Amino acid sequence: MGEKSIQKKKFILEKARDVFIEKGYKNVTMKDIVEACDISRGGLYLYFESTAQIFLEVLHAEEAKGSDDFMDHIAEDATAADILLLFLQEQKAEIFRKKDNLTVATYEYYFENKPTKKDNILKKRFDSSVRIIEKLVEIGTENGEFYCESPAEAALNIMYLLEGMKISAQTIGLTNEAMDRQILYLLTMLGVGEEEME
Amino acid sequence: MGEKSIQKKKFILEKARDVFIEKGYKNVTMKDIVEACDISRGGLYLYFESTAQIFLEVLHAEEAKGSDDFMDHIAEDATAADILLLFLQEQKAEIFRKKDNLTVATYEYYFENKPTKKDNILKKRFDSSVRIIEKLVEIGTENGEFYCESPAEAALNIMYLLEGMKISAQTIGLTNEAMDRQILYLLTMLGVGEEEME
Amino acid sequence: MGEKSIQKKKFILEKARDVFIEKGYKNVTMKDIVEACDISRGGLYLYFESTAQIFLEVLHAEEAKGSDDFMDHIAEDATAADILLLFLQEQKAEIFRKKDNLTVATYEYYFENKPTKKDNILKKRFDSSVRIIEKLVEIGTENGEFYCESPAEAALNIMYLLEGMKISAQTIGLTNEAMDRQILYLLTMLGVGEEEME
Amino acid sequence: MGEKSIQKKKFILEKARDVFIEKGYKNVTMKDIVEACDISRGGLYLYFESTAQIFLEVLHAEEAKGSDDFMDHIAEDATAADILLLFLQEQKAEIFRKKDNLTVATYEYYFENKPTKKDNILKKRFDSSVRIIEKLVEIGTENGEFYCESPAEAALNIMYLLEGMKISAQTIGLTNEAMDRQILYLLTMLGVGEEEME
DNA sequence: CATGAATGAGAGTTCATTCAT
DNA sequence: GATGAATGAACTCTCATTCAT
Repeated sequence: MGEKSIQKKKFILEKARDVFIEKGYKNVTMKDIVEACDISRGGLYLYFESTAQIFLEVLHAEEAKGSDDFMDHIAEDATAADILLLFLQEQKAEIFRKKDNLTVATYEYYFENKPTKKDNILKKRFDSSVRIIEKLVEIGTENGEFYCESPAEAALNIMYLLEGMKISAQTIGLTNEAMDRQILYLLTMLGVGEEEME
Repeated sequence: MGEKSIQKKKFILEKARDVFIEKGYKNVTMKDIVEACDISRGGLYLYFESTAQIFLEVLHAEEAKGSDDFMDHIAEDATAADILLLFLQEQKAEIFRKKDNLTVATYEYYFENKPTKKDNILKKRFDSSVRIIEKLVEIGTENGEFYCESPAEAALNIMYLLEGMKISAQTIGLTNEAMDRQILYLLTMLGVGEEEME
Repeated sequence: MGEKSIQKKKFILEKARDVFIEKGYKNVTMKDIVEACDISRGGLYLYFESTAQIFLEVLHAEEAKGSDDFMDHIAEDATAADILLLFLQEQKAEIFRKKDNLTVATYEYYFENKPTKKDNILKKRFDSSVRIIEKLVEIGTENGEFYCESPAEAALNIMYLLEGMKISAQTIGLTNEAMDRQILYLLTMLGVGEEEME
Repeated sequence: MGEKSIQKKKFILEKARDVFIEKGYKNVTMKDIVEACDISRGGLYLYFESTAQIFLEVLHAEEAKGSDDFMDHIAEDATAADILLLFLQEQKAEIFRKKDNLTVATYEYYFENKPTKKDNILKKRFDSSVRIIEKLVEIGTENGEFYCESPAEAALNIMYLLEGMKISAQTIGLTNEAMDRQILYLLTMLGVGEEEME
């Protein structure tokens, strides 16, 4: 596959991404993508053979894009609490982002494709976040910012909580304030005094 | 609609429930249900006009069934912690139940139907659970079983956590042990001493 | 068939008539009629076996109703021109009647059922009108009201003209004024001086 | 849409035309047309989305075909009466044409689609004919061939008469002779002496 | 590589008609 | 007589997928 082909594939993936954001996963047909890309029906099949494959590649691209390695963007003098708060704010932003949200499509995809752990991007992303948080809590506990006896469980707890709010936002609704309160509650549980927040 | 019709409708809803459990929501066609019920194509339309309607009624029936009013089944001398644990165990059982699980179908349904709060069974169920937990935490705090400064937030926290584990079970996987550890963590956060559990 | 049955049949025909007026002939289903009558599906089949049969009987009933023998309602001292004008006004009223118009249904019915002349109510009605007009023109010509060399052709001419306006009203549109002018033109052709009209 | 597509569309319209002639408008299904064209079910939808659209295009094509501009085919030395007679003969031919008659389908179509005047081909055709006849009668009156005080009304009269005979041919029946007599009557009314005809 | 016409399977839906009660 | 549940044929419409150009 030449350079041109690679460009074309990228182009299709970008357009397809928009479609998945708009319609979720199951509602998307090859026709939808063909139309979004303004290419021929047969043309699409030269690059992809199903919406499943396209979606998976969209997800991979997303992954690559997203890994601007969170850890690297932290200020030198940031405390563990600062970083954790930053992480939570970022998650919140993602949850409330309207026009750039693959959440529904992703869930729909994994509802019918529960691949082995290795291929499961969702799981990889989840686990990676858990590790980051765990590390943060450990560090924070060591230097007295937090109080936590089990950083591993705390990290998982935070991630499941975030997952819960993410899915709630898509089904039963979630307000900005409700999420803020949960973030506050969570930090309080870690022993962060209110005077230390703002 | 006579008594017989009502029976038939119930029968269809039961069969349809099985189909939704097996295939989720979006994958189910009127034909699937017709075949599961072993009735004629036109026959189904005498009772329901779409899979959406059928699913909603399945959900309502589920609701009615489920409301064996949890509160009533509590032992006289049960402590708040006992009851909370009971509730969490029940949620765990539901999450790990293989052959009786409408979770995926329900999420799929609400992904494309985000009705007003009134119609949203998912939200009703969620809110009702929040209220129960909140009450438990309040009582437990009053009599010294728990330590909690904000029962309302704690209740929401528990419910979002459960939601997070529920969706995780369907996407990235969730082990029995992982859930147990989260339950333990949660109780610990409420200040329940380990000696008091087992 | 007992008295009660006859009443029921009449009832059905009345309701069915409304349906045909509203929807034409081809668009009407047995279901429509069943619903309009608020009887059971099977019940309708006890009396009629198809919409075609029902429509035909509606048409027969119409015929019976309509034959209040036009000729009898004429004033003693009415001139031929008076009577002809009366007839034309009546035809006009029928054409412009909105809520009581079986025209479309009737045409639709005869488009797919071109029965022998004997059964053709439309033809019977047409021929009967032709005879009446012919007689009128003859009488009018004899007593000098009209000038007409061929009353038979004139009568047919008038009837075809009316048919043309009737169908036009249902397809390309026909205004009240346009019809008035045609009536005027027609009388003029019969040599009725304008001073004699108003 | 390429040249080939245009050809295919034309082909479908031709076949569909035959179907409409044979079965009228309301009785025709997409399946009928698919079978007449010997194409696939889905194939037809590439070109048309409903029988209504197909019929309308058939009618438009008919219109285009029919506009061999009647006016142009008139002999140099033809009198107004000659031309009018020619027109009437042509109408008669159309009415009695068995195997090439869209009359019924057209009426059925306009029974359920009464679009604005602009889209109403039937009305356009009617009005255009009225104008032609009016002109003819005017000219004929000027040069003494006809006697007519109101060419506009006379033209309308002729057209409504033709409409009446057209619909009668499809419902109550119309003989060749009956139509001939009406044509004769009509010319007589315009003051054309019998010696001047045939 | 790329096109887009063509196919045919299959989902949704409606109705005339029957038949056990 | 009367009911209305049940059937199955028929129709509309959409898509994934192929293939000649």
